[in-house]
Amino acid sequence: MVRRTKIAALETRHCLLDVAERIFSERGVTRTSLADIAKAAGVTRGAIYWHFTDKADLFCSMVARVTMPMESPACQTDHRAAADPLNSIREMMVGILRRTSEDPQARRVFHIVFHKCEHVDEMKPVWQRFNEMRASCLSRIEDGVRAAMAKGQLPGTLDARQAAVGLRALLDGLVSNWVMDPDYHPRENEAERLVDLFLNALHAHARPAPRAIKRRAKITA
Amino acid sequence: MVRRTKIAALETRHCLLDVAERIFSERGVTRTSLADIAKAAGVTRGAIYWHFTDKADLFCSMVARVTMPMESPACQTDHRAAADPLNSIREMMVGILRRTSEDPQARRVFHIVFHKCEHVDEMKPVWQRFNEMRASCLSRIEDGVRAAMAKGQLPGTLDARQAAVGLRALLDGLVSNWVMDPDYHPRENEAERLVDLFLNALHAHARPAPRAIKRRAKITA
DNA sequence: CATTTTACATACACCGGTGTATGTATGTAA
DNA sequence: TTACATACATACACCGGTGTATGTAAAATG
Repeated sequence: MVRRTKIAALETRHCLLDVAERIFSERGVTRTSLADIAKAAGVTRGAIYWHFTDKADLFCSMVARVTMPMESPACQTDHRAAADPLNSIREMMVGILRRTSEDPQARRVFHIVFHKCEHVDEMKPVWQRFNEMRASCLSRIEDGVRAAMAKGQLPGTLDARQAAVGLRALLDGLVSNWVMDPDYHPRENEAERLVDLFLNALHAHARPAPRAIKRRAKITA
Repeated sequence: MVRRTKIAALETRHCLLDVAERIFSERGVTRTSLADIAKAAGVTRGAIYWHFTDKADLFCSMVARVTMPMESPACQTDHRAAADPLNSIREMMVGILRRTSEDPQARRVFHIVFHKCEHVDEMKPVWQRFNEMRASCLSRIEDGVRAAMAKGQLPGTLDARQAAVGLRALLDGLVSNWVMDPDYHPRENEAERLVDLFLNALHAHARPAPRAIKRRAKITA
């Protein structure tokens, strides 16, 4: 019963992380105790405290197993170096969304990070990493947009920063929405179609609207 | 010291909600005890339990004070009835974003809802309301897009549902990002410019990309 | 003015969860 | 084979937080 070899110990560790992933996504992080996780994993809290210093460490380790949405290799590419910067951005965005819809483990962890935990200091390493990756992703998109403008793929009148902020917000929103319901799955090629829809939109920037649109009307905020 | 008239009691109640709003947004919901709130409000836990049944009730009451992003009157308008459906959508989106950037209380509560609490069953009334309002907002946008297509404001080849999903995700993402840092404030007219940027984008839908874009290239997900 | 009710304060009992200390059987190296 | 380290299980003490019961002075009511 208590014969644990090194590989068996690693198995236990992975099992604990798997179980934590499941229960965290179901009941939320703070509402699940270490006893819950241990019980579901078929061990005692002693095992958890052997592999992890505390609950926060367990949580961070669990998140560390998966690459975050904007952390994938596709996001690390420098769009400026690409022959087709616009398509480079497109593939990055589509890659993020496809993984968000297809990788079950990623879906669970994203679901936890977005909707089942609080962004508090205790898990600072996670949020720090999270924000750094989002910041770098933003600047990469901005660089890509600028490069696309330089190559004539996008109109020169575009505000690159503005466009990048919008595109990243679109990504954030879609990922957040798609992992809101664990059973939701986007339709075939929905990622591609959505990205194309809004990337094309940038082409029309500064183009006069087809019909007169009254700007600055009263806004009932 | 213990002379409380009816209006004074209401004051206490509001004060408790104000204090909860502040501390929740700073330390997160689960990490703040009712004792913390009572102490900061200059009362004891007894006062809290007089005005609210428990912590969940306090939380829900706090959220109930503010109208959520997609719950504002501007979001309740039927874009189909508008003479200019596209502009109607625009004003709705701009209204949401402007409030998100200008109303401090809304910013605090949105910050809590998005980043400082867990979407667990205990606060079900909040999330139910949250989801219903997001669903109705989505369908209203979709109706508006369809009406704009019918009036020739948008190309008839557009997938209205798809566009609505994207626009709502854009809103979700922007609101989430803007309330992430309590001290962040968007630039002047950033809301209008962002909305226009992506609403114009829809005009370009189905327009061929200016340069050949290789579709379906390998995606490093 | 007497009585009841309000709007809290105070006090208490309880418990879930945590952290740690200790026990122990097995693996592992010499 | 011994001896130590590993990988847990067990046991315990502690405490923060909660819920409730009770006290109480002022306010409201008639």
